[in-house]
Amino acid sequence: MADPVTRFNSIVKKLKENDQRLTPQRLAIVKILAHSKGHPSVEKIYQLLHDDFPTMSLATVYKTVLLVKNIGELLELGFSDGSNRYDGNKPYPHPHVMCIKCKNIIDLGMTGLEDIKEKVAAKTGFEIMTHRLDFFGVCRECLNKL
Amino acid sequence: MADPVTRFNSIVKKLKENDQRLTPQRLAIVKILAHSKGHPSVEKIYQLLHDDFPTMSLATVYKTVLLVKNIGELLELGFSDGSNRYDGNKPYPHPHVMCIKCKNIIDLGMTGLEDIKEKVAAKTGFEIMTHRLDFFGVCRECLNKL
DNA sequence: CTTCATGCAAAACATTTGCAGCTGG
DNA sequence: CCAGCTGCAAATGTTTTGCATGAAG
Repeated sequence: MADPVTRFNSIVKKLKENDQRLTPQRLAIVKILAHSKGHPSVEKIYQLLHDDFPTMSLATVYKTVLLVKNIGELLELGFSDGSNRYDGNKPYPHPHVMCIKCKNIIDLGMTGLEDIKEKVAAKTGFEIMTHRLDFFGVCRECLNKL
Repeated sequence: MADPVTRFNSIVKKLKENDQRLTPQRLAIVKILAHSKGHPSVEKIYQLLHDDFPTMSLATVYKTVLLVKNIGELLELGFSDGSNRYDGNKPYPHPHVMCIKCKNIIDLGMTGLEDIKEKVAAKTGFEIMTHRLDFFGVCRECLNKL
């Protein structure tokens, strides 16, 4: 896991470079994205900030998340049920494992997919831009609760 | 690619075993799912059937797709933009390549992920149920149009 | 015949948009 | 200051649900 403080600074820097305003709301959202503990959803970010920003709207979270995604500092993980989860700590493609019970998502330290990417490109004629590898199962904690 | 006729028969058989009625609408939807050319969306299936079933509703397609998914004969592919695409031809996890321009999805003949699954389970303590591997890029046809 | 599927419309849900007022730089 | 962000509410797009009618078995 990258250092959340370093990641926070990187994202803030990128926002400045793109002439974006650093509002308290944005900084608070970026702080959560930089950490991305458990890979939060928009709703989760909204809940986490509700104490500090009681009047903040969901729309602001949506807009900020979209902004950070568009400057390339946020990885979006969409799932079949329509839910989206975010990773601003490691905003590049990397494998994940999701618990289908508690919905927690953890990173996997794995490499080797870059090689496969070349093979896929050669085989299909595609120009490959990005990829996604996820595993789904039940985590140890949830297994113990059964 | 599995033979669409064989797949159609397999899905129909499974529906019978689950005491589901074989209505003309269901059979027509299952026929498309069994082929899954380009990995259709619900909307696409609806459009394809509109000539033969002018009064069929989207709700029926949604319900049938859910039904076939729940009996384990359909692979659902959800994406970050909220769209869902389906594969009833090979209803088990397998890698895909999607063109981000024309949205076409093709299968990749690739194995070896089962081994990785074991490693992930050992490393994380998860009981892994399923997985997903997708590549995103631009296909040869769309590259030529640029 | 009886039960369940269909098709319509309404509801539910997540996300986006429009805009008046506020605020960061 | 004032461009552009916020927060509210309304709009949007997709998927689900309720229910009367109709068809499968």
